[in-house]
Amino acid sequence: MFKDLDPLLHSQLRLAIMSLLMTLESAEFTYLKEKTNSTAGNLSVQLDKLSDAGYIHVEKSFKGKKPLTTCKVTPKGIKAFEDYVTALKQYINK
Amino acid sequence: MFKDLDPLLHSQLRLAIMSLLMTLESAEFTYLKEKTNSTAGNLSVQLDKLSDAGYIHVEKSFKGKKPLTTCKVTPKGIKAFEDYVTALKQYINK
DNA sequence: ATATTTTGGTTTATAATATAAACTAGTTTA
DNA sequence: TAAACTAGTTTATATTATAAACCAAAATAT
Repeated sequence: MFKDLDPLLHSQLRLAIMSLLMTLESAEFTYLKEKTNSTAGNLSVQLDKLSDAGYIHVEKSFKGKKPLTTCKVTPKGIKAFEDYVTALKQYINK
Repeated sequence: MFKDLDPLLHSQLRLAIMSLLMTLESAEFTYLKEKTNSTAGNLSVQLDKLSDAGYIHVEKSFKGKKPLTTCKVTPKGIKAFEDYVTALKQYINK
């Protein structure tokens, strides 16, 4: 009846992150922090989880002298997001 | 940017319960248990939470000699569900 | 009749999760 | 050169989801 909702995506902050990344070529840590209204700590943890799952790719470099963390959704992440949306629609489309 | 998702509804089991109740006049405990594939314990706890929030009304009676728990969504619950769906669409409609 | 299992739940213990607070390392500004 | 800011990470805490353990009554089997 109801398909399971991927617990990795069924989390407000991780969903917001993925939602943003689905529409962008890539996004910086500070951009995601601002757009999702999250604390740096929370964002850092959730990015790690998405990265560990292989849903996003995180690259650490430098912009001038400052650290720069850049995130990009992976094909696996895109598939997971799409599947999640499909599953979710069973719950909300009545 | 992203509206908050009502944490009471952003839970797989509670969302499934509400989803069912949105389309039914009312539903029995055993029916919800079967349709949501949940354990009785988990279902009982989540129904209490929805009830405490005023999202559903729970009535305990008897069917013959057996206990019967009947659930119904309230106007407040309908509103909350609709608001949740609206908010959620910001995350998934791209 | 009386154990035994089943039904319809509730209560409680545990494990997982989300989140912010505390921290780090380097950089800019006063 | 001290203070404050940037860009994060690590860790502690509080919340949450979930199943296990439990309960009372009813149905079934012996």
